[in-house]
Amino acid sequence: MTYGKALQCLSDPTRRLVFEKLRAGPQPVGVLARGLPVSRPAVSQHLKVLKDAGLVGDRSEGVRRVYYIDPEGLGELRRWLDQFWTDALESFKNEIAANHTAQGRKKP
Amino acid sequence: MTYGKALQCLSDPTRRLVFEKLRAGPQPVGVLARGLPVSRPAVSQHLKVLKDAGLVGDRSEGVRRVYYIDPEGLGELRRWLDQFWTDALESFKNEIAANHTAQGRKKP
DNA sequence: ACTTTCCGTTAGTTTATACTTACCGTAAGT
DNA sequence: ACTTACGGTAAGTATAAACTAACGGAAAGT
Repeated sequence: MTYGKALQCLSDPTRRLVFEKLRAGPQPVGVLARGLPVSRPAVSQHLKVLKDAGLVGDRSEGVRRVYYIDPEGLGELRRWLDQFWTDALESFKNEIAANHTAQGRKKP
Repeated sequence: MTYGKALQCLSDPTRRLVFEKLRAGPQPVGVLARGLPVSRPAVSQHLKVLKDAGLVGDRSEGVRRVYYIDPEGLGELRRWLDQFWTDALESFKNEIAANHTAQGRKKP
């Protein structure tokens, strides 16, 4: 049920900006905050939420703390979405079929 | 940029419940609301948001309105996540390597 | 025509959360 | 030891959004 936290986590636009910035590779907080429309403490809070959702990990490197994307949470989200995907396609086929027969049975 | 709306949409637990209920196939609002911990108007509002995000579609069937999963929005979300997935894996490999060298250079 | 059923919409309230400012701890340089 | 850079935490505020209750409107049966 971790995908719930991951989804809620990625629902925030600013948090997505931080997360997408990490695609370029591991980066310290200051670099991540640079260029974002919010303050550095805000970025720290976002990173805490991201870490709590299993989407990022962190490593201490001297005086600075480097964050990186954790494939764990992302994988769980992907699996959930994939399972959803197949069911959705099948459901959609049934929908098309039902629509057909429904149109046919309408006011005979 | 529609995946943003889809993510924000799926961040709500109740909305996910409604959405997951649709995996069983197209269903009218009353059936969807049955068993959920919220009122029927709440479900209607959730369905509106889901539809606005391109995650569901609806069809009028007599006096009732049948909702179904729309693969459109789900596909866009999946593509975004997939693109993310590949980048994240590569970034993670770099992270491992960086961690190795960092550990090696630590306080020689 | 009247009633019933099903559903969307509005108004209003309450709760959650994203943000800033200020403060404190920690690691490295001088 | 002192200073500086970096970053997490606390307190407080403001905005968003999820929910209920009440209303309105359309389709089908009697």
